[in-house]
Amino acid sequence: MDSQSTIRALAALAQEHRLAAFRLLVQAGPEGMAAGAIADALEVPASSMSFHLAQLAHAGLVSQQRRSRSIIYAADYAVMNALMAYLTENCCGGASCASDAACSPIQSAERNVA
Amino acid sequence: MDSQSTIRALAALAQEHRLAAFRLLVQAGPEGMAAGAIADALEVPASSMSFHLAQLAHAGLVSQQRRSRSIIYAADYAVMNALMAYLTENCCGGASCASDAACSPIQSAERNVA
DNA sequence: CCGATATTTCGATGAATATAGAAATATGAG
DNA sequence: CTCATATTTCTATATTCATCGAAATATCGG
Repeated sequence: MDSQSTIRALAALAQEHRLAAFRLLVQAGPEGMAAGAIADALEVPASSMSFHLAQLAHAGLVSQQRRSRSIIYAADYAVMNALMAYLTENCCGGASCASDAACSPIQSAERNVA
Repeated sequence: MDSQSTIRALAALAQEHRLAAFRLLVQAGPEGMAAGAIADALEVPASSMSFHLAQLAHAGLVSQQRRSRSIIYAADYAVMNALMAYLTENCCGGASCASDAACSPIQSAERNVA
């Protein structure tokens, strides 16, 4: 994952309706959801939702697949995991930051925000 | 972590110079770096970098601390981990998506992008 | 083919964001 | 107190983004 595609993915998620749509798809699982169902659930006009779904797809965060008259969207977890990996890459310059329990992407977020 | 703070964090990272600065701080570790050093490393004017660092700080992704004439910035890993947790929350509706090896935030990104 | 359904593309408008020089603020040294 | 250093705030401009109705495209049933 390079800088440009990372920015595209982050920008895609940094918007109210797109973040909501993505989370909805994450919860929907591999089955996915039709574009119309997503628009209905989030109470966003179809044309607006289409605009946002296109950006999520362009960023690779969701896949689209036509099924009859509907287009089914589904979350792609791999891209999001790649995102996280890119952000924490070469953490602490490779030094032993495990002592601080800071670099591990697995730990829960309990540290104080200074 | 709620929707608004998540969007703020994602938007903060979705910009070339801010993403580069954050990654630089992640690699710098707990020691952090002075604002001027970051601006020099990324070849961005000081006033522009200050604008970007303020946004990262407002999103909680970095902390700032004055040390003599310098202001030292350091990455806060907890917020980023909280970010990832929020995105994958209630994945697959809680069903057994482990069979698909899709929901785990730990796995490496090797699945095909459909 | 024709009508109904599902979704996308187009187009215009208003809002938010990035940029960088100049001026202002804060700290330390002599 | 004064000068030098480090960073931020101010200000203006150019670019990008979100919105949503209307029209266009694609698919299915009869």
